[in-house]
This record gives sequence, structure tokens and C-alpha cells, in this order.
Amino acid sequence: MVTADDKFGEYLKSKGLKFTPERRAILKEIFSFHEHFNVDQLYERLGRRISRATIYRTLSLLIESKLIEEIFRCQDRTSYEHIFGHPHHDHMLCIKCGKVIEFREDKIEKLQKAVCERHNFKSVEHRLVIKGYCEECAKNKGT
Amino acid sequence: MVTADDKFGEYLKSKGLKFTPERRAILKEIFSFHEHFNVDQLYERLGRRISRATIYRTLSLLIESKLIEEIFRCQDRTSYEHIFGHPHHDHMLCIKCGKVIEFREDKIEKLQKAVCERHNFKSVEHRLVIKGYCEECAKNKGT
DNA sequence: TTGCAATTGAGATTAAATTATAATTAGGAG
DNA sequence: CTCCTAATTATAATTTAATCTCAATTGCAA
Repeated sequence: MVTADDKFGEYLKSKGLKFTPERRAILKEIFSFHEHFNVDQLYERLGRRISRATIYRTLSLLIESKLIEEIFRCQDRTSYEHIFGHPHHDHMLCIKCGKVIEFREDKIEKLQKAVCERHNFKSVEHRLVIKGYCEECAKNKGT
Repeated sequence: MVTADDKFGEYLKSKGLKFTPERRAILKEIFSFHEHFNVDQLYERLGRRISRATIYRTLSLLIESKLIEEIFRCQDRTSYEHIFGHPHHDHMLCIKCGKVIEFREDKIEKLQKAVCERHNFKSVEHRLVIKGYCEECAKNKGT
């Protein structure tokens, strides 16, 4: 069974890059929880021991190697999530409490594919984000 | 027939704000062409006579009043388009030449609506962006 | 073990977007 | 039409995520 570690290691080797302790720690931390995260949260979770510069640089590599993906920007921050071992899905984002709801709708995927074919467009990635109010916040909207 | 001018004027009045020459000029410029635009392009189109600060502030008002919308960020810049008089549509973005292709797929819209209902999520806006290579750039990929 | 290119952290830098401020102005009241 | 005042403007300063610089350090292949 191929692990995220294996995949990243292989990617690094293929590019002549090193699997440093910092990169290992970042990768391990990201794959140790399931929520979405931004750079600041990751910096805190890592005990502020690894510089932001290194985190930014490592995230770029993780995106390159298809282990994680940017999902959206919220309040000027980029959010990421790991995609290794997770099938593609889309997101609903509550603009009040920040909650993220994931969903998968195969029919939408298929329709997107059809649209691309119709326009001879070679899709590399696609992202659907629905912003609004989650059930909880919609209820408490008046308060 | 209600024009964009009318709608913006009404919005401003309802908020006790003024319809200044700068705001008129920005609105007129935006609705005088059909492509997507970012702040810099707008600043240039306006002959650099209106400060960026004013442009940013006016764009916020135009978004508030539902005359324009942010569509995506590309190379650290936010792109906008006018939506008044245009039915909702989604976008394909060529990551090589920057071309934008608009498309509308009612079935996708309906499926999104169904997903929101299933999660009791009150949608305010949604955005689907497909990034990849346009027909032209896909052909010339090797060169 | 050695050598060197890759990597790191700290701090400087960049650039989009926002904000503070003082002068100016739109537009309603009279 | 004139007056008055809160809103608006431009300029310049500020904020802040992200990137870059560089000297010191280190992974790793030979």
C-alpha cells in the first residue's frame, strides 16, 4: 500500500530534492487530521517550530505532487486540504461561521466533463464552491 | 426599462450615499465593454484619472448592489465582471493564455440547488471555475 | 567520510487591498 | 438659489499574505 510519505518521497527523489525533517513533519501533521487548514493554522499546529517560509515552500511541493490542493480563499487566506486518499468533492462554505461542508455529486462531474468536451477544453482542475448559510446559521440569522 | 445607472442610483440613495462623477465614470466604463476586468485594467481604461482607492471602494458598492461580481483570482489579482443584464454562468480559464470561456449549464444549476436543499444550506452565491487549456493552447502545448 | 547542491530560518521585500487624513463636494433643506 | 454638512476624494501611509535573499546548515550520493 502506497502511503502519502511514499508518494512525496518518490516525488522529491524524482526532482532531486531532499526529504528533510521539516518536510516530514509538515506532511505528517497535514495527514494527521482531516479538516481544512491554512498556513497559519499549520504553523501553530507545528508548535511554531517550522518557519512560515518553509511551510509555504513545502505546500507548493505538496500541491505539485498532488497530495494537497488549494480549495478556496476566505478572508484573504488560502485554505488547503489533502486530497491523497480522498475522492474529489466540492464544498459549501458558511459565510457566517466558516463551516465547510463537503459533497460529491457525480452528475455534476459528468456534466462538467461534457461541457469541456463541447468546447475542446482540456480540464486540469475544477472547483465548485457554494457560499451561503449553513442550517444552524440560517436559523439564527435574526439574532 | 431599468438601466444599470438607475439601479446603482437607487442603491446609493437607499444607503444615503452620493452618486459622484467618479462613481458614474466607473459604472459607465464597466458597462461599456463586455470582457472581464481587474482593478488595474479599469484604472488604465479610466485614463488613470480616478484613484485606485476610489475604484476599490466603488467596486465594493457595485458588488453590494449586485451589479458586478468577483469571478476568480488569477496571479494574485481579482477579476470582476458585470452581471446586471447577464444571466448567471460559469467559467473556464485557460492557465496558459488566460482566455476566459463562459458557459451555462442549467442541469448543473439544478443539481446544485438540490444539493443545497439536501443539506439545508441557504446558498447566497456559487462559483464554478474549470482551469485547464483552451483548444488553441492544448494544440500548441509542445511548442 | 566527504563535498556540494539543496534547504532552512530570519528578516527584508513585494504588491494587492485597506485605511487615515485633510480638502472638496453632492445634494437636500430652507 | 444658497447654505450646510455628511459623504467623498486623492494622496500617502499602512496592512498583510506570500515571496525572496542570503548566510549557515544539512541530506545524501559517491
